[in-house]
Amino acid sequence: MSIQTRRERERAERERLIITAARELAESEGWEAVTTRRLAEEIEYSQPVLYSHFKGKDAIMAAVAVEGFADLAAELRAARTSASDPRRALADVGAAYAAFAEQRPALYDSMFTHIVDLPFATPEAPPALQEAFGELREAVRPLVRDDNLETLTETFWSGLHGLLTLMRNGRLRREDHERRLALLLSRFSS
Amino acid sequence: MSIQTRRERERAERERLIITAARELAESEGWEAVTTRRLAEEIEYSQPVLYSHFKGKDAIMAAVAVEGFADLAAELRAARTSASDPRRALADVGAAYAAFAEQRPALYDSMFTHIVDLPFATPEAPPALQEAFGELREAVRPLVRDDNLETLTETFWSGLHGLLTLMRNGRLRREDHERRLALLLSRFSS
DNA sequence: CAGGAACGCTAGCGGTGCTAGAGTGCAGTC
DNA sequence: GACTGCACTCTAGCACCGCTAGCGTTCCTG
Repeated sequence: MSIQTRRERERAERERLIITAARELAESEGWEAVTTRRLAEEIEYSQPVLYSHFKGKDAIMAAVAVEGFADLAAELRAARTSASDPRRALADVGAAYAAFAEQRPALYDSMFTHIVDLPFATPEAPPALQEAFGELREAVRPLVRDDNLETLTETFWSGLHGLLTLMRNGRLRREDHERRLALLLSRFSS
Repeated sequence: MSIQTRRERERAERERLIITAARELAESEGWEAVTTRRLAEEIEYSQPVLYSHFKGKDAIMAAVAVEGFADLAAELRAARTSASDPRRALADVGAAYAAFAEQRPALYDSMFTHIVDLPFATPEAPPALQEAFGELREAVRPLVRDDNLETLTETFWSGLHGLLTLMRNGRLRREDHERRLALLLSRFSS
């Protein structure tokens, strides 16, 4: 029994190792640098080992994305709860979201851009994911008397997402980012 | 002289053929199906021919994207100019933008998601691209007394872009699309 | 009609994600 | 304590990718 559990533990540790290596490699050199060969070398095992843990490269990316959601949720929560008033809270949450996307573009992509087979807008979505969206919702809630909080949050989130992805891919001038962000906030905190 | 021009004309035709084939293949089967081998087969030439016209696959995608901008500009213009009043015009333009993104997802991606080395938010941007953005701007113009039309248009555009990309990648429930779009419009036509 | 350049082809390079099957070492059994 | 069998990891290789060197043909030019 003890041997069995030790093996399972070691397996779990190696799985963490894979996810961490993939994440670090993606963040430092982009997802195009994360190849199965490179990843295998990084964890000091051969390629097929990856496939005993994950169905394929996409599944590894999905696992990294889930980690990302947990991080994002934590940062949004910190921003929201440390703000002095609700209006300020929404602004801070928006800024925190933007900072996350700017500082970890590869991680952000795995969460929101890449096609990854994770359940999203359903109850089966990973808890971390629901938590992150929940933080946005709670930041929006105090500022609207609208009865459709969910839709409003989704639309606000889309605005943030659009701003960041378009800017990062060179479609929007970087200099005006703050102005656009402020404008978005003003349109959603009435 | 005549032979020279005939050759140039034939070359130009073949270049159009490549772009068209790439576009059709992408729209019908997605960009991942557009490989240089497949594309070569489609145009009935060998692979290296592609490289005598374009620097690489990215350049072909960029050419397709430019075509897409022309199409989008035309559709936005039609929506804008046939509307009865400015408020309606913005709604129609938003709907036309959404329809474009929904019906030609691969084309849309080459224009707004893929990293493609085209100049965007500068005067050197391809005319079709500036025209498309211009249509958005003209739709927004009559509805705001704001002095910063450019920033406002960019932010509205980002909202649209965010809604569509998040929905298409499964991050937003499709059923609520109309409601989100209406909400976005209401927030930008005050 | 001969010479030469322009052009498109075949073949191949180094990479990708992924997998079959061989080989090794450890666990449990007598 | 030796043996057997299984779990596990590795090597090697598949089919594909974007891209290119260099050969062979074709067609224009003088």
